[in-house]
Amino acid sequence: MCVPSVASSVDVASLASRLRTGVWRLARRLRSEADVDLSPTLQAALGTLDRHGPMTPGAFARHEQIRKPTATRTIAALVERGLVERTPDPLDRRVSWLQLSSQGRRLLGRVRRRHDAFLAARLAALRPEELATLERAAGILERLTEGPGTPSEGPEG
Amino acid sequence: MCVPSVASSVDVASLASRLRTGVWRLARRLRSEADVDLSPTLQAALGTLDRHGPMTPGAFARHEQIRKPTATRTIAALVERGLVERTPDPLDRRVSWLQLSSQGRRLLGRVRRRHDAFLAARLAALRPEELATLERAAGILERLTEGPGTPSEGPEG
DNA sequence: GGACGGTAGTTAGTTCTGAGAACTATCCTG
DNA sequence: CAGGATAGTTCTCAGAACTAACTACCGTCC
Repeated sequence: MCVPSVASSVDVASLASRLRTGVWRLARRLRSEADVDLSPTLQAALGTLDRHGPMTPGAFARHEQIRKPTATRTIAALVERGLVERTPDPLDRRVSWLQLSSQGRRLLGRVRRRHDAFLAARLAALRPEELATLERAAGILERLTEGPGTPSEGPEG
Repeated sequence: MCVPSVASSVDVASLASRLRTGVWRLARRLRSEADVDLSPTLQAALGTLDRHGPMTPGAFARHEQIRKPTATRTIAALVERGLVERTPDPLDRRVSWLQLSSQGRRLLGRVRRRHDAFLAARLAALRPEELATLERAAGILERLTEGPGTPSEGPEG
């Protein structure tokens, strides 16, 4: 692999714009495809709550790597639609526990089927290994912004 | 590896979400590091106009895969800041041609240098293999989004 | 048991980016 | 010239992210 000594900073910059362009387009695309009356963000949130079990708003924020106010809003939207239920914690009354309602589970199932159709129709080229690459890339990106001088709330995580 | 079958698509939504927030945060970080008062979208637009030469608003919209109203606003913001100049087309008075002003070029240059500096520092901490992952991810995203069917308004071009 | 510092969440307000509908101006065609 | 297509613009709305400032609560310590 003849280490590309990071020096090639020009490539680096264009890499950043390529990623930005690609990611942005994908996000827009998914949004326009998502007619399930649930935005991609909410779909993702639903998926997170489904996969990673009941969690508190704070845990949710950390998991999604968003700030607490954003988590509040997202959760509120889901609860408002009856897709997520919150149960107060009997021991710590500051927190509550979030989990999918049965309605949320049903909708999530529908979304998944729909999305699979979308993938089949348009993105058939996305092989599991490519998905894995994207996953890894997401992780790397997240680490990339964490470094010194993270502008906010860093120490909490 | 050996990823379980069609990683069900909400994963794709979640993945897209993670990528989006990751890229967005990186972009904002770059913005603050570069000490340039230009949103990520505007920076990208500037780059597009620089790389792909003078173009009309419509061409710009198609290139960025955004709708015309969004293009209008983006362009207006750049023109307002004196970073882009518009020249009327002498033959077709509906259209105009957009290109960077010298000020825009200077600013873009500065932005690029600072981004390079920041990214070089950050990416130096990555292993070559991780860099390669990012490269590959960018490629996958490009393939994914440039292909079939701009979601709507497609037939126009 | 009451003051206190820290943690969890929420509210308020701002910014950025996108979309659709309806409109104007212009071009082209018959 | 009438009628339709094309290019852009304006207006209005929505989603999602952020920060700052707040409330409510916990645990501790005197």
